[in-house]
Amino acid sequence: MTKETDESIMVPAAVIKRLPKYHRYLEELLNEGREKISSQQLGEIVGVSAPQLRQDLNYFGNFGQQGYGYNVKKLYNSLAEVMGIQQKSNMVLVGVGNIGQALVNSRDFEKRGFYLSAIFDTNPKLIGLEINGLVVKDVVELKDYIAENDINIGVITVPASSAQEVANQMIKAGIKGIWNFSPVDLKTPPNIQVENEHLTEGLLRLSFKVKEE
Amino acid sequence: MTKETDESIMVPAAVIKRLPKYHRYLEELLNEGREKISSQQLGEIVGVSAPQLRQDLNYFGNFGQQGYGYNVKKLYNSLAEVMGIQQKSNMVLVGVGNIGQALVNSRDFEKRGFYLSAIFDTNPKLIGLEINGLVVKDVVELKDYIAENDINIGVITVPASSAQEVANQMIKAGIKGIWNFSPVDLKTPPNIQVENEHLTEGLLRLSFKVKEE
DNA sequence: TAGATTGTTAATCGATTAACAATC
DNA sequence: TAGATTGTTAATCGATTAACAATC
Repeated sequence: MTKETDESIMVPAAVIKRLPKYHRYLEELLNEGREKISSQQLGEIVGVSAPQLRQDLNYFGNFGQQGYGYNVKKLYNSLAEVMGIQQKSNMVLVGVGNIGQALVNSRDFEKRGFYLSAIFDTNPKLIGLEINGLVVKDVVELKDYIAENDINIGVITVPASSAQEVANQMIKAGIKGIWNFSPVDLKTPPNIQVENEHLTEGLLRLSFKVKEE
Repeated sequence: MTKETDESIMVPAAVIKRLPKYHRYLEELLNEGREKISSQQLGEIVGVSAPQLRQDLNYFGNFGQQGYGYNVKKLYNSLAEVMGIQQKSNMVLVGVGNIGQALVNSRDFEKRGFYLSAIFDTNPKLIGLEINGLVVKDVVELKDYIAENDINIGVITVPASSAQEVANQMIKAGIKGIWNFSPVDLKTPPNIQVENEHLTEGLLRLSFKVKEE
């Protein structure tokens, strides 16, 4: 038994955090028609050191070529695959309040392959309403909908008080990941992935930094 | 000349990131009527180790008492002061689109002392419109408004293509911090603080983690 | 006073950077 | 081939954890 018990070496959280940024800048470069780039150059653009960039990339494969650098298109596609952008994934959203509606209306993520399949709320005044092509469903239908429609990501945009309950239902119905906008740290089993958007925390950090100056 | 050139030791970014979370959980404890808590107990609730919590807090002062622990109310207030929540601060928001409107409507941050003073857009259809008590102003008035109204934080919720330009204007007018929702890394002088809410990056990280499972 | 728990120094761990051999 | 730049190992740096003396 070698030490290769796991399929792959665990990727540090710090590396995962940087991946979307690499992807975003590569997209820009691609749109500018750039063909090749060195770790030195890309690092400067993104704001990381060249060795760090190479280290990060090499967690996922050898995307470069000695003496040449990286092919922008190839690297962009490789990162997209690493992040699971290639295969489209379906999401549900619960909580059609301010942020919920903003997400439903913008649907910025659809061009990245994340489709909003259905939206839910408990408010009778909202249920039945159509927002940007989606009819608000009653949250009592949530579990069945997830189970029957190949949904793997749930978006939570409800008030803090009901976020955990919504998460529980999503998990029971078989969701794999939760994109959480409620100012709550959800309790979830280890096989469920959670990404928090705690907006107010961002503002408090900003305030601290401004004050510190 | 001692090594105490700086007023205080630089606080690591990792510590700053955790502060709002401490604050949030202390608020909960306060609401539950909790009077005292040990670093051990608070650490468990927040999800950090007890020594780490003590280390973090001691960047800002000695808030505890040996043999006793921390007084919840006192610690809560101390952290609020550290983060600059005590003195109220005024903000402007530019970009009354989906997320912009959501922020204007919710104004969750007002109970933390962050007041939205004015909102701006370039769209003639939006200018003059009233949203949750605030009339949308023309962005040409932005600079003068900031300069004349003791504004120290600017919120950017415009499309990526105009984010840098808006930031430039804010900075010229004397803003201290930028809360940026545009998927762009703003170029700013070192005395300007920036906090990014790159929502799509969060979704991509989530996708990666789901795929990795 | 004895027990508890902080504040703080020292040890460990992990992540970043430097260096360079491999190789296109 | 010579020059360039990757992939990767080793060195450094910073952040977390352990340990314990200080003290309430």
